[in-house]
Amino acid sequence: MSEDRRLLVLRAIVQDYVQTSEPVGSKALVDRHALGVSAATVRNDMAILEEEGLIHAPHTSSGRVPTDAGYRVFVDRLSAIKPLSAGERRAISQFLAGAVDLDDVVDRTVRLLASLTRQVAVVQYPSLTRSTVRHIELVPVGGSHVMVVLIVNTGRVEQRVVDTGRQLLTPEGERLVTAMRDRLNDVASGMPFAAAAAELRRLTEVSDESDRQPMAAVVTAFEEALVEQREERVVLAGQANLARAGADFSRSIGPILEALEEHVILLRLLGQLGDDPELVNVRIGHENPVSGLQSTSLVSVGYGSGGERLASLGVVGPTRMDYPVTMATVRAVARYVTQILDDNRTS
Amino acid sequence: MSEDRRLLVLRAIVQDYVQTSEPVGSKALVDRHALGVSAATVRNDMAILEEEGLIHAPHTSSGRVPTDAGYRVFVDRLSAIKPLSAGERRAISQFLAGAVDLDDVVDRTVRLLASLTRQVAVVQYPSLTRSTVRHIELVPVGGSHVMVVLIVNTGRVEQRVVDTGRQLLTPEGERLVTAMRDRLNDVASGMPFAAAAAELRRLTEVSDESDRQPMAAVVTAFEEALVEQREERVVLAGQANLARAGADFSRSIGPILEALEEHVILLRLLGQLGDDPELVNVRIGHENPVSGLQSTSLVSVGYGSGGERLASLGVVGPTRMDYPVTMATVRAVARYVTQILDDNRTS
DNA sequence: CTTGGCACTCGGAGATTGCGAGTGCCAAGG
DNA sequence: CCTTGGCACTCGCAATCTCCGAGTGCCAAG
Repeated sequence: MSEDRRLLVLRAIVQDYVQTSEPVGSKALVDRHALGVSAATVRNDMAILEEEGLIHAPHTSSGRVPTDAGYRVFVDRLSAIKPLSAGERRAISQFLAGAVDLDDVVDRTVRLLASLTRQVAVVQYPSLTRSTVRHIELVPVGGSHVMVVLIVNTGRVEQRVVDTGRQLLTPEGERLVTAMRDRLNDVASGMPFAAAAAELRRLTEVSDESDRQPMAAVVTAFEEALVEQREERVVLAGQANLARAGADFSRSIGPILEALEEHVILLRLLGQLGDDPELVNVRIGHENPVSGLQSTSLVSVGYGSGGERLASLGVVGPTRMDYPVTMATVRAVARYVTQILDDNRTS
Repeated sequence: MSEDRRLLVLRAIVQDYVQTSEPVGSKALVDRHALGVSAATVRNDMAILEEEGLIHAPHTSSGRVPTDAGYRVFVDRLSAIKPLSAGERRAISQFLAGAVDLDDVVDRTVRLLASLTRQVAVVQYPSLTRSTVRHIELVPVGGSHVMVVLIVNTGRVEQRVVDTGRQLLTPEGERLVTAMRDRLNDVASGMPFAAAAAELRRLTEVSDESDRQPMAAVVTAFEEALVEQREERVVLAGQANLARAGADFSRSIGPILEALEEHVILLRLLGQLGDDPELVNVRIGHENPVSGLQSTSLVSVGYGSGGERLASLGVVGPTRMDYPVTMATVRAVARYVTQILDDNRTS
């Protein structure tokens, strides 16, 4: 059946092009792959593939290169995620296991991902929205200010200084702080973050008249931490890999670096995931809404402690990338990170 | 006097080359600068400057380009740091004032520096070593583990989980935690970090037999935070600016990006400052020990709350940069950051 | 539908040329 | 002794040209 063979030809083209980074011609194809047909036949197939928009000839008389649509078909129908070797898995797990806290986990993850895939790695911090409150601490600083420290089940710590409008260095002030701390923790400990915020807000409204104002200030800080853009942070590594693969990018790498510095936009991209949290997401070339990244592909997947998807991680690389291997690596790293966060949660 | 004019010629060459990025010839020089002598005279001077190794002709018959040594003379003897306009100062101060916590201060600083100088900005986190302890908090998590949260006078917060080897969820355990917390804070609050570590270590040795082990675990965490490499963190921004100035780098920008990803090495560089904390440090081209950065210059300066130098910040750019403006910008940003940290300290 | 054959197309590498900015040197003038 | 105009010379660079061959599209035969 002709359709089947055409797809085999497409797969061969993708594989060869990924490996050699040069347009692949009919002759080279039949040499390197046992297709069982002649070069002329392959040429006919390639003509049809080109009509379908899956491949493209850079110049009138040169080999073919996959289009974004061609890669899409390859990823969806012509390849399987290639499992990692036991050694690779062990290396990942050991490297991540050495982390001392959340910052370190994220830092190690992004570096690991960059060096394994030789591409730009992107890791989003676990979101507060889906996390739960482990503990709230109040530390008086200066006369009437207090530092609110939020400790989250993922190991993340947020802090913020607020003015309570009350003198806190007196014995009475200390009692106030202690009372607030106890009340906050009684209410919020173990609660999902968003629910805790709502609950605490209600609490301020039924407070004694005297305590209402300091309490409201603290709760406001709490809410701010929830909505603030800093909540959504992203860390990159491996930008140097862009330079190594420089020839792959039509333009220079400048616009790509610029796009990667727009963390807000990156986060929006990472947030647009499919429904299945386990599924690896691939966005190829022009499928990408960000103009600077339309010569790149983004391979991403959600990760998160305890079955809930807290955030995403992935890599950005040339559309001409080894998708099966990259997808496998990204997925494996996400799984191990999830595992580490689970361990931390119970420790 | 001949020597004087030669230096004027050098200065003119540097200025023109920085502006046009093309080798500058004798004719162009006398046109653009009122040197009061003819092109031939300038040519004689240039020949001497070349003998002295301060300028260099890329090709037998082309204009001259400053060497690293030439830039060095320019920076040391031929230029003054150009003060920023009031508007620029106001912009810096307003942008930094919006920061909500230390992470945000650092993040804003590095982005600001990158966009002001259009170069790669580098900001080191304030070191723990020179900071003082504001508060130590212990939060029980899980059966026998406790999270040690260190709050530092710069606003920085470090956390770490340790196993106390004691069941803490009992009333007795809670008393133990409370007692330890009080004792830790009594001793360490307000102390410089290193001194506090030593003091606490001694404290564990005179503890009751029963409390010694949990206390030692906590103090160990404290000490670890002090020595750990994570203590020394550095944040970058503006890598895209490298691509914009791409033509300035002999090689591609790949090696530079790679060098910048070696945070440990960057930190060592930033650490090698002159004695005067107020002085802007410039390391030009090959003066730089890191091979990947020998086509760049590093302009750095220390910053720090309350007169003590806590850390450094700076920019990395092509040796062909506008030193007076860059130096002014780096210094101004460092001053405002210092100011912000001072404000935080007292708030 | 497949295959070998064949004329044709272009991109890219390499060689060639001409131009002009810029130099070094020299001899004359302050 | 320094400065200056003049002048021959040097190369890098860009533009032009040529040539080569991989690869194509199409056709007619199997």
